Amino acid sequence: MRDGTVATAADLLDWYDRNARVMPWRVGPHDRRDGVRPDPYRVWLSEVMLQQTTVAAVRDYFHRFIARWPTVLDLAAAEDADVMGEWAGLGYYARARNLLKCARVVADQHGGTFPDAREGLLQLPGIGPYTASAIASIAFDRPETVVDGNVERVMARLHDVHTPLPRAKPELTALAAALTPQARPGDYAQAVMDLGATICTPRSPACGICPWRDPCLARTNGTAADLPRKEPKKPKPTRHGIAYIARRNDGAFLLERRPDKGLLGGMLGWPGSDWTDTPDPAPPMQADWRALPAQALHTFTHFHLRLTVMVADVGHANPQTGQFLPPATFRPSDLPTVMRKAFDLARAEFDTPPD
DNA sequence: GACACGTGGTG
DNA sequence: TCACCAAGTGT
Repeated sequence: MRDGTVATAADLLDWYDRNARVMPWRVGPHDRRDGVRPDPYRVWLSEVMLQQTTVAAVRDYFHRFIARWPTVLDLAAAEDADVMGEWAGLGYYARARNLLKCARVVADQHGGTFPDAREGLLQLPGIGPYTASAIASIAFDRPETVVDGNVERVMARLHDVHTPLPRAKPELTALAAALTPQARPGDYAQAVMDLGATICTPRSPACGICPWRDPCLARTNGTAADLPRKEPKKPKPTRHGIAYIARRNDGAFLLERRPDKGLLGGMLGWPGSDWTDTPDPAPPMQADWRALPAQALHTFTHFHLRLTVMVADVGHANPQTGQFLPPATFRPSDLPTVMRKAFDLARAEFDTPPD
């Protein structure tokens, strides 16, 4: 018998059994009951992709990675450029660099098998407190507590915590840990995150159909929509830059590999200036550069960028930086989004013959 | 603890 | 429109 005024894992699991979302990396509660366990490689890959990223954005990337690299050993043997290109557009590119590092550590030091507990997982590149707990619970059914943005929100509301994040994190973690069950921890971890993603949403939470509506203090107090509180964010400055897109007469484009550290690290991009208040021009070669009438506008995590795009048709020449990639080698989809925006503007220009 | 680090969807 | 938001990690 249950007391409706106390939130229990059992009530949430009952809801999850009826409402679990179908996702390509997930083993649903019914198959799990039949002893089916998810592939740790797929759990790891999906969890890394899902860091700060929506399910909708991840789905196609996940399928492409699994089709191209079905096992962690396949991924460990991949070329860096291929993995970075396949990740292009998903953002937070350090994840892709660490993904490869992690796959190679698992292949070289763990015999191709992921550690099956939180502490071992935490040692791996790109696996932090959240992801270690997620893999340990979902893939290995260990009773670890997952605390992501969903769980923070659910706990803040359930217990009506008004302390702003990130200061409230330890308290919310403790509250989440107190609810984590010994039975079905993998399903529970997914259930509490599903609840946050579908019912206990950031705006307009659907409290009326929530399995924890009765014990929820924020619902009682009418504060659900205002929680969790967060410290105010800094305003984003606007920076400016210049990108140079050179097309050779054989159709090859001049591109460069960005350094591993820093913004868009390890990704392909157009040569260009720094992105600053007032950038210095830095053309990669002498040519008849012409500026496009429109700029590429893009917003990163901490600044807005207005990118002036210069284009030129060039003959065979040695550029000061980067290398010409012929059409058979260059996929525009290998570019991070800001570089693809610049390319889209340039394509319209190249397709319009001069007067 | 603070900051760097992408992108697309949303109200 | 634009600020906010998303299954965070590394330094």
